[in-house]
Amino acid sequence: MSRAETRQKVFAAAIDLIAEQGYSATTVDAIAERAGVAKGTVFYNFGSKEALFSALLEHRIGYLAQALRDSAVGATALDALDAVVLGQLRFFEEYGALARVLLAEMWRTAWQEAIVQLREQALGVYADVLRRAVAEGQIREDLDIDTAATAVFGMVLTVAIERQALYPDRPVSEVHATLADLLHGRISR
Amino acid sequence: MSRAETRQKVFAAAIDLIAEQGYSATTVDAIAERAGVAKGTVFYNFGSKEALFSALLEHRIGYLAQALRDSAVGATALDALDAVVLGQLRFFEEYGALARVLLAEMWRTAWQEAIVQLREQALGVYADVLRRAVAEGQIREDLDIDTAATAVFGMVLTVAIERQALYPDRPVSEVHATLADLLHGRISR
DNA sequence: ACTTTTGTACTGACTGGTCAGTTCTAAAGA
DNA sequence: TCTTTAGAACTGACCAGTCAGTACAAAAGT
Repeated sequence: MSRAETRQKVFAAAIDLIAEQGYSATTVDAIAERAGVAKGTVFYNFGSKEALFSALLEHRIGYLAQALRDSAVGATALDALDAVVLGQLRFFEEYGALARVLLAEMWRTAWQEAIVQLREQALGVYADVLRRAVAEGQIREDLDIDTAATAVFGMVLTVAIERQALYPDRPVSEVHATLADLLHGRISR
Repeated sequence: MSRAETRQKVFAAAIDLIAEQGYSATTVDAIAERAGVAKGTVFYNFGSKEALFSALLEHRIGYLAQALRDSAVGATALDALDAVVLGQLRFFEEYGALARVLLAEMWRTAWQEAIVQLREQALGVYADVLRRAVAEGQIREDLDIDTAATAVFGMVLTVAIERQALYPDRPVSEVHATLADLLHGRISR
């Protein structure tokens, strides 16, 4: 088995367990067991529990950012905004455990590097789309773009987790429609 | 010192430490030390670390729900919605540690009772306001009210934490204005 | 062909420390 | 008197990290 395969197996086991129990409640023994690997292998590959989690976060955040970038297309900037929201919902439908880990650990000072990466790369996609909307004249110039980007990201993250936890059978498209309505002010009509 | 006072001191110490480090990384010894209380006192008052945290969550969620209910006033339902958002921002300005704990532990199955309470009481205020808006004809009848309530709550929660962590000097009113713009669709104009 | 060496990936028992929870005595308050 | 708190010593389970050793393959030496 190649080193890369081992690392992927450990990542998969770790993200599931940490999503369920949180970082410090999750033991390296449990991660190793779920990954089908000896405990020593985890330390051989990552050096420490903390380094394992850092590497895991950075890897998955890179994935998320890529998925959002790939979604950010549309005739108008507001179409692109909808598309990014849908892309985020779809991503977390597949990687639901990451959503819970992000929510729980996103503001912990321990993982600063990963958080910076999240803000620059993932939130950056929202900020770019909002800036494009300003350039196209679809959005007021004085909107606080960083706050708005965080707001939309947090909104989608929360709803994605709620859907996964409470209504796993509801189609993503329905949830997306509700969020699009909220964002476009189509509620008040 | 009365028992109630002791409990409040322990609550205050616990919420701060748990917000910083997470539940399982926080030791009872540390809580007792920060509270200026003997370790035995914590167990005398709460019985266990878990019971302490349950009581803490329920107490604070009750507070939050009360604050939201008190805010939910306005000539129109949409005014009331804005007011609740502002109320939530203000509450988390004062109880910022709770915001981070809620975000981190909200979807953990371990604290089901508290989570049910949060959904019924706090999210319920948003749902009520949205239902009132439907009754007043300000909102489309087919909007998914539960999802929308969760979305707004999660949005405000995320932004409140970001503000506290990154821009503590920014006035709440500015953040509120941005969120109100988003919710009323005043972005596209 | 054959042995020996080198490097890489992995193993799992073991260690040293940590922490929730207990148990005691003594004291302070109401 | 009855309740509450302080403080300290203790237990036993649990856990991150270590380390000596295994397995195996690909050079390197002869």
